Amino acid sequence: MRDFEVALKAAGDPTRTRVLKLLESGELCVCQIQGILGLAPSTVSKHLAVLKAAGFVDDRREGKWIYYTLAPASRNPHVLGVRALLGGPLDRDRTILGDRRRLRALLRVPLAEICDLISARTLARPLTRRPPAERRS
Amino acid sequence: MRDFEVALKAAGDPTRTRVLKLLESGELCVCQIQGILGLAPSTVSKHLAVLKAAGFVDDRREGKWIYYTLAPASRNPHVLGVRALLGGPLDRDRTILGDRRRLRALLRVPLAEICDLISARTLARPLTRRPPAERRS
DNA sequence: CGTACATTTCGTCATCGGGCGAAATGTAGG
DNA sequence: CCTACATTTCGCCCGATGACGAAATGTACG
Repeated sequence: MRDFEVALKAAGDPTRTRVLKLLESGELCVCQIQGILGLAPSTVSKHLAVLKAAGFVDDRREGKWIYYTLAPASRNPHVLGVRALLGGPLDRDRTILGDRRRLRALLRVPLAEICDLISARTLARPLTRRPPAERRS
Repeated sequence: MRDFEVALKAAGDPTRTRVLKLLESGELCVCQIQGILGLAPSTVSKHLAVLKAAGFVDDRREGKWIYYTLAPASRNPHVLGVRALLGGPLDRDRTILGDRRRLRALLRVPLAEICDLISARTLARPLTRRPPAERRS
């Protein structure tokens, strides 16, 4: 049951769902993912660690960059099934489509220049917030 | 994406996973579920409300009792897929098997007597705790 | 070596989520 | 009506989680 919980909680966070959908296009390095999500590098790293611990992704170091990819096989028996769920109505989701569009643009930029773009906040756009102004005071 | 998140978070909690697996045996009233989970009625009610809001279950009132059942159809397009995940390795899970065993015993008890049994804590056995934290008793 | 840079780890903060008990709600039966 | 009882709602506590920035790590390159 623990594996089931871990798999569903890993994929059930909207940010991590976006990452999994991004990785369907092939392996990406952290800074590319960060550029699309528009989050702090430490935050992105943590999400990737959660996905890795759950068995969704593998990482691979290449020089300064670390590439993440969807794990072709997982020791968590539930991961495969959860991955299958990602192929449904999610492919028509606005955020997912926007991420894919920005990914296409980003893939045209040489890797070495991406992090400069990130700091300029050119491509990053935050996830549409659910309660836009509902803050308690 | 919201529907996806809601569905995975609803099913990803171990207590709610147990409830979903219990309901595979057919509809159950709250006090029966409570008897198996060994949790406070308010807690059970809240979990059922989450499952209902996510589109996993329907409820039906009959006299004093409220019966919950797996929803034959859901407005949440992801629920069906998540439900399919419950049929995997989870059927060999110790907790799930124990729940089923206690359910069989419980189904032999007349509904009117169940709540007395509950208060006597005869059947209830808590989910094996991950950190055996100190609870007041 | 030392610098530059991508990534992770750590510490902190605010919010979320699950647990409970008490009170409210709703229904059957006297 | 009033009581009994199943269930839900509410308020609270506390541990888990996601966000960030700062510091640590690891790698390439001069």
